[in-house]
Amino acid sequence: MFKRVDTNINLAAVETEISDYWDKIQAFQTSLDNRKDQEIFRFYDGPPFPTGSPHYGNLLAGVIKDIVPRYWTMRGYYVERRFGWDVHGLPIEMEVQKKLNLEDPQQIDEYGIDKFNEACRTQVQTNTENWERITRKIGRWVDFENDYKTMDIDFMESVWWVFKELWEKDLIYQDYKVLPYSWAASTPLSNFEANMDYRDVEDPSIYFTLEAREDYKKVIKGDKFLIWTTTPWCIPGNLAIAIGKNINYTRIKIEKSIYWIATERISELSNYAIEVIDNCSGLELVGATYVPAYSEYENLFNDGAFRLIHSDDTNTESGSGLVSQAPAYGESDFYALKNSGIEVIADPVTLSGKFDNTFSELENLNVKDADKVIMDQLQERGSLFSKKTEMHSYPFCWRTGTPLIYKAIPTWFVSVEKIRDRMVELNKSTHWVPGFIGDKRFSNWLGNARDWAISRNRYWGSCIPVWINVDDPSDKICIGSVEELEKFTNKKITDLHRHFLDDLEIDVDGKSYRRTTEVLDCWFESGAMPYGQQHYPFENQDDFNKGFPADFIAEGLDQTRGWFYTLTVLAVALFDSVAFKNCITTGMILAEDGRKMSKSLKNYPDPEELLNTYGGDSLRAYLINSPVVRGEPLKFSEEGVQLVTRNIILPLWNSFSFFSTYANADEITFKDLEKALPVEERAMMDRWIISSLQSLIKTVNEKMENYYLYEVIPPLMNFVEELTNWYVRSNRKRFWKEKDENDIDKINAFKTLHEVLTEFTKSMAPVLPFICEKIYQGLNNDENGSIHYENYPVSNQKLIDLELEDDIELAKKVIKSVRNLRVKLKLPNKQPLNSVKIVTNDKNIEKRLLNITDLIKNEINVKNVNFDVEIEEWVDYVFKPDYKKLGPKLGQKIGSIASKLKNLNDEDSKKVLDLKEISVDGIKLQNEDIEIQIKPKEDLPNQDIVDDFLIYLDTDVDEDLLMERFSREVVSAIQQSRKDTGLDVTDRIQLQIHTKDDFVIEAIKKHKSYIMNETLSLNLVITESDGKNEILNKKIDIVINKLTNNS
RNA sequence: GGGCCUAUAGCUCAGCCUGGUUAGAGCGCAUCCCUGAUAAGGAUGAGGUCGUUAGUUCAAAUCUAACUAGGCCCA
Repeated sequence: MFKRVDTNINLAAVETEISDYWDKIQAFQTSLDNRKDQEIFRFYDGPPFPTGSPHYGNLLAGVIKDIVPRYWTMRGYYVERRFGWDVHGLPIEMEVQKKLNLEDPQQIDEYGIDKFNEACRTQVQTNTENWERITRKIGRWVDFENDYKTMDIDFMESVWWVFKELWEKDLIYQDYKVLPYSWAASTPLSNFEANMDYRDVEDPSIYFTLEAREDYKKVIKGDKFLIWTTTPWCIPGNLAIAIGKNINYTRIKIEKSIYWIATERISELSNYAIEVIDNCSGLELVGATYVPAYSEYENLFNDGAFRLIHSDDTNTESGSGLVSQAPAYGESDFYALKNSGIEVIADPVTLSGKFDNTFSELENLNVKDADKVIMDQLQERGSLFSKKTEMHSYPFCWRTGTPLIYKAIPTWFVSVEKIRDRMVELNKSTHWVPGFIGDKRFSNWLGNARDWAISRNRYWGSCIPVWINVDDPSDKICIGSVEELEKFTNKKITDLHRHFLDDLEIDVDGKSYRRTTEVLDCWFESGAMPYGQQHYPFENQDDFNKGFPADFIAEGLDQTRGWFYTLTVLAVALFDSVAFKNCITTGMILAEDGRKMSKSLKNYPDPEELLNTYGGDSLRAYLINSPVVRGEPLKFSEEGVQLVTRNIILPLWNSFSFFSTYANADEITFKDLEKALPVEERAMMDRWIISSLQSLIKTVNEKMENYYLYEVIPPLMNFVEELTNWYVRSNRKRFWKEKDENDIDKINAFKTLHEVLTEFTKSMAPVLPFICEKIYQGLNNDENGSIHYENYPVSNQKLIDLELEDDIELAKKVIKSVRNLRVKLKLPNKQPLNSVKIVTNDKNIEKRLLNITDLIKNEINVKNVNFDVEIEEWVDYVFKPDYKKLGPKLGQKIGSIASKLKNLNDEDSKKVLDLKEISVDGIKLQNEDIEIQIKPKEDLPNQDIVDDFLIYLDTDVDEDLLMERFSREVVSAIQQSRKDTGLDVTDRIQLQIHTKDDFVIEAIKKHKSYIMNETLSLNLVITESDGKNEILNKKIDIVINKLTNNS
């Protein structure tokens, strides 16, 4: 017996119930255990930061990372799913700093790195609860117990192994990098942080001059190079002047001095009397030398400093076309000098943003305070040309509120440029969804990759495992494992965080080595995740080898520069391999207004509340059917989630609850279902829905195998529509037929619906795991079973009957057309009609329609479907060239041919139809070059064209038909009244009808058994008294009484 | 400034790869119908310079180029 389920369903409550059931039977673990010995399908989980609650982007990634592994598990693979946490790095440190009220690194040092790091460790653990709860609500099966965290010693040791591999391949080096720097916090910041607080401020804007050191081409010793800057404090660190080699410069005279300025910028000097003396291209100036404003770095002249160099970044949009270059304080300055072959750097500013003792006049001055002093000094020396102030947008430290500066910081790099071409090459073998991400965006990014800065001057992270000789910085030792470190130090190592390593010195041959203080950027760890999560190569070598590269990963578009990149760099560097074979990239999720989701704006619904309302399945289906799975942005709308619920989940549930209601009412058992005939011998609609399902399964497998998730939902949705609106609706009567001896057709119908629901929910299970499980439980007796242990359906070609599918499509067209006519004619479907005539001389169409006349008759309530072959009496022909065939042949002539064809006389029309060819303008046209359409001869309201045939609806309604209509109206009224009085579908009733109308009495007598059958009336009494109510303008009252005994 | 993506109905999006003469769907709106599985369903209608311009072609929403606007990433 099948349990009867409630038609109304509270999705969120059912999902909770299912989750609990899964817990009870340990469904996830069992689904894994079942596949333990099968082939491995390797999935990598991109680790999120455990800060705050997961947002929709995380949920989306979670959904995709659930659907694909569920699918492949059902396909018979072993798919381990370990959750990953990216727990190191700034976001966590920031949270902890806030909590402990520590403003900057100095305060952290004072507080103690050990206490700080341990606070970070604790913080990480408190944050993960939200994630587990919400992950459960979206139905994602992922292993939280056996998760990996980037702070685990095993993970960190693998990171060291990775680092050392790179070290030995000579892919690691140290250099300076110019970074946003907060002197108040004495720390470099990430670009992201630097962008957090831009303010409009007033800064000095000055022109100053530097004098030519000696004659050089058109430059004469003592000429003044006119330079513009808004950061006077950088002038002491100036080591070069940048110009543009393609920019023109002019040598001018103002009063007694000679200046050089970009020709285009002379307008800047409109207040002066100018005498133009000479000009030349920037190229000719490159190499000229000058005398620095301050003499303290004079010795660097011999190393190449104080020369005019070219920089691509020089422009003539502002300033003078000559730019002061201080390589320690500007990234572009740094690279401009490097590109000119000048390897010097001068940085007189300390980590706290004050001048050191290099310049006695500036010592201990904060850089911003030094601006004024420096300008005064330039003034005294006569090298300040002009001075004003200017408003501009300038970055501030988001924590301390002090201005940021840019400053060269010693940094560790990976030589990505060395393996760049190989990365591009190998990436071609990865299957990207959507394709353009891989071919274009990611490929371009790889092709332009720059060396990768991997060190951070922070605390909570994997340490850079390099120990440096205290007396000789060029002598370094790289450590690649715990064991190695233990050997060098003779100490037991239990943890690899800074506070465990900072004091560990290594002594070799009387030389002492101390660890470089930086930690690794957490992105480096994310890229090392394939090795870290398995503690490779220290453990699990076999397992690792079987599953590398990963079969599948998925993340958002933003990860092209992030995780996708770091995975690729490290895999190519270590193994000359890609890290993943298939990658789904999702677009960004925006708020409904098209802006970014913002907590402060509250422009999006809270994820958890939304899940509580609509359930995880709804959110899953909504996300997976949206543009985000094609890498495009999605404007998230709660209404969209609701729509998916209404269009997929509820109809699916309804078709199941229909099954359960009537199977239960009819006491159908599994045994009964076994009596069903083989599919080939079942009713046409049974064969049709099964064929459609098999076709669907074929498509879905093709799409899923190629990770085209966005092409999966539309056909699935379409099938739900076929199932509920065509199969169930048009076959309802077969299900609620009274029990009798010969009810094999009913059993067939139940069996078909049972089979279809079973197979369909299986194919839908990866996408909608909850509702499919719920339905599966209702369709099966399997205690402790789960739909997710099943094998994924494979299409059975034998059951696919494409001709039948086409025939039903044809029937649908006819039915729609007649419904349309009925609407226009105001002949409701309840009114039976005698016939519909199909006018066609195409034997094939006739044959096809003959197969489906019963369906058509039932759906549109007509007694007969007739055929008329005399099509010419009904229609005229319209001829059009087949543009696709004739276009290339005829070229421009096609226009005139088209108009000639339009106006063919009857004789010529006949020629086309009979002879299959005709000459127009001397051009012979074959019948197949011409599209023949038909249009009705007469404009009648009860006829319509479908494809190549005409439909004519007989609209005559005689008294018999009207009585039949009346009986249907009566049934409808009784049903409504049953519903209103709250009767169950299976309740039997006693029916009384009060009327004096002869028509009514006759109609009811005539259709008595129909009325009683439809309404489960066990007896019918007609009382001849005036009714107060009306049906079709006839006075009639209906009284129903529930009979206590159901049978 | 660079790379990539997007632009089609009031809204959300198909169609574009592979050019073919009536550009589709859903939501919303209006009118109507059906219903004892359905918090439903169906039909009809109004609603489109297919972002702009130029080009290729017999033919362009579709291919090409430029431009405009928006997004993501980078500088």
